[in-house]
Amino acid sequence: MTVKQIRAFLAVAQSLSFAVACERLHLSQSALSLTIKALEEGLGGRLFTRNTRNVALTAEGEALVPLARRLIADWDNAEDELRQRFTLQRGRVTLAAMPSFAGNLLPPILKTFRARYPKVNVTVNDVINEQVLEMVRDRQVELGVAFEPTTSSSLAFTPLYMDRFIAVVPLDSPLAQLDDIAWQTLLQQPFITLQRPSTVRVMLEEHLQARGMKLPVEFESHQLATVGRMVASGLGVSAVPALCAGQMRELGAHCLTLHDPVIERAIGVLTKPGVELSAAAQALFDVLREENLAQRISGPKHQPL
Amino acid sequence: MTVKQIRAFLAVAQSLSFAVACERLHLSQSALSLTIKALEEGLGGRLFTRNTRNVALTAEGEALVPLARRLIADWDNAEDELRQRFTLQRGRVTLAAMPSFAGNLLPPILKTFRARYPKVNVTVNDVINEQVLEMVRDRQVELGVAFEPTTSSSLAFTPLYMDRFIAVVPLDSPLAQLDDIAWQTLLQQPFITLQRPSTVRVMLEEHLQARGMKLPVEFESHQLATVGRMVASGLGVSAVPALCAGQMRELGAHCLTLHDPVIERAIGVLTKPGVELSAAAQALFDVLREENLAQRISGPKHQPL
DNA sequence: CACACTTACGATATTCGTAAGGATT
DNA sequence: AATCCTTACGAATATCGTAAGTGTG
Repeated sequence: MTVKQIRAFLAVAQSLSFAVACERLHLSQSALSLTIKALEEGLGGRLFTRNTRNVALTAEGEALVPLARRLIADWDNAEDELRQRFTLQRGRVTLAAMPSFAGNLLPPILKTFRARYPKVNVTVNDVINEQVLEMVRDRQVELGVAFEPTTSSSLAFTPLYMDRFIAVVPLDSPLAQLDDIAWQTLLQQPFITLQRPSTVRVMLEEHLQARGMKLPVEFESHQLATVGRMVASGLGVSAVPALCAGQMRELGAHCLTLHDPVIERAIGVLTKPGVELSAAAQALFDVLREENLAQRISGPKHQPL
Repeated sequence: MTVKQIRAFLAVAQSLSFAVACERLHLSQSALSLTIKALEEGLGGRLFTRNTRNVALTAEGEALVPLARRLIADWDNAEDELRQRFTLQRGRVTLAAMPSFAGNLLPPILKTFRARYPKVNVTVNDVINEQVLEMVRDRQVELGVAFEPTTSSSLAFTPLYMDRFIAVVPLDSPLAQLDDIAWQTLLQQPFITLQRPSTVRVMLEEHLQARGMKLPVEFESHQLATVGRMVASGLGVSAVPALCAGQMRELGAHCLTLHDPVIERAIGVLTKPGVELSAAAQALFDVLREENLAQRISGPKHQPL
C-alpha cells in the first residue's frame, strides 16, 4: 500500500469516475486503472465494482474511505509541519542565558526574533553562568549565552560583547559627580556584591587579588536587583558588569567607568561542538549577532565585538 | 514523502545506524542512503547529522520521530483492517428477515456463522415480509430472507425452503388426534390469525377464496406468538407456515399437516441485482444455503430445496 | 456507436545493488 | 587498517502514456 495508491483511491471514491479522478491526479486513465488494481491486489479484494458504465464502492471500499481520509490528512499534516519547521514558520529553540544577559539585552533581541519568526517558540532558561555551560553540555538547550569559559570547556564560544566592570554608586554620593573612578577609590566605600558561588563575584576577587586589593564586603545578595536597590538606598557601592548598567540606573543607582584595573571579559554564545543546530536555533544565533552589530552603532557601555 | 521513506527513516532513527537499519529493511546501504537523502530533500532539510562514525537525529528529525511512528502505525492498522475484512476476520453484514424466519430457523444459522467468523458483526432486522423487500431494495441491508416475491420485484431471489401451511389446534381438541386434516374440516372451528396487512394473512385468504372457502375469523393478532398462545388456550384453531411449527409446539399447541389445498410458497434469500455482496454477506449467504442442506437430511416439516 | 474502464506494449523514470570513494576512529 | 556512510554507474524494475480492446447503455 503506497501513498499514491490511497490518494488515487480517494479521488476515485469521491468522484466515482476514473475519468474525472485521473484529471485531478494528473494521471492517464490507464495509469489510474493500474494503480487501483495494484491496491486491490495488495489488499486482497475489490474496492470498486466497475463496469464500463458506472463505478461504485464495495462494502470494503466503503470501509476504507474514512480510513483513507484520515491517513492522507495525517500524512499531509505531518509533511506540512516538518516543512514548516525547516522554513522556520514553526519550531522551537531552547536557550540558556545568565541572568544579567537574560534580564537586560535579551528581551529586545527576542522581540526582533519573534517579529521575524512569529511561530517559533523560544524557551529561555534564566540560570547562573555555570548552569548555562552545563545545560549546553547536556544538550538541555541548543544555545547558551554566558561569559567566555576560562578553562577549555569543550564548548564552542562565539564572542558577542566585551563586557567590563563598572562602578555603581548612590545617586546622592559625592562619587556620583565623577566621570570615572579607580578601583582604589571605590573600595574605600562599603562594598555590596553577589554571594560567593557567583561567577561575577569570583571574577572580581580573582582580578583584585592579583593587584593586591580586597573587597570590603559589607552586604551580600544572590540577586543583582537587590544589590542595585541596596546601592540606590545608600548602603554602599558595588561593581557590576556593564551589561547591567541599565538595570542599575532603573533601580536608582549611578554608574561610573571603572579603571585600574579595567576588568573585562567576553560574553558570547555557547554551543556544543558536533551538535548541529536546528534551523530555529541557527536563526536565533544569527539574530544575536545581528543585534550585536546594531548595538555597536548606538554604542552602549559594554562594547560589541 | 512516501511510505517507504518514512519506514526507512524510522528504522534509521531507531538504530541510529544505516548499516543496522538496512538489514531490517532488506535494502542495501546505498539504497537506504539514497532513500533518506530523497526524504530530506523532499522536506527541505536534514533529518540526521551523520559522519561516517555516528548518526544522530537533528532537531527536526527528532520532531519527525513521533509523527512518523503514528503515521506508520495508523497506516499498518488500516491495511490490516482492510485485509481482515477481505479475509472475513472482521466485517459486518446486514440482514433483514421476516419474523417467522428470524425467530425460528435463523438463530441456529447465525450460531454456525458466528462460530466460523467470530469477528464478523451481523445486524438482523426482524421486520415484516414487505419491509424485507423494501430494505433490500433501498440497500439498507445486503441480504433479505422472505417469501418469494409474486410480482417481479426487481430483486434476485434464491429459494431455500418450500414452506407449506400447517394447521394449529389446541392439544386437548379432538382434532389433535388426527394425523392430517383438510381445510374444510379446520375451518369449522373458530379461526385465529394475523391481522390484515400481514403477508401470511393475505396469502391464506387469496388461496382459500380461489377454492371458494372463507376464514371464520374469530380473533386477530399482529404477532404469531399471540396466535399460538390463543390456540393453546383453546380459543380456536389457526394455520401457519410450517416454519413456525416449532414455535407453536413450544407455546403448547398441536400441529397437523393441512391439505386440500396444500398452500405452499418458497422462502429464500433476496438480493439486489447489480449490487455486489461484501465478502461477509457472501459468506452468510453461503451458510444459509449450507444449513438448508443440513436440514434436508434431518427432514423437518418445511422442505428444503 | 459512443462512452468509460481495461489490457497491451513500448518508452521513460525510478530504484536497486555492486563497487569505488572518503572520512573517522 | 577497519568501519561506515556516500557517490557513481549499470542493471533490473516499476510506472507512465498511447493505443487497441471490451462491454454497456
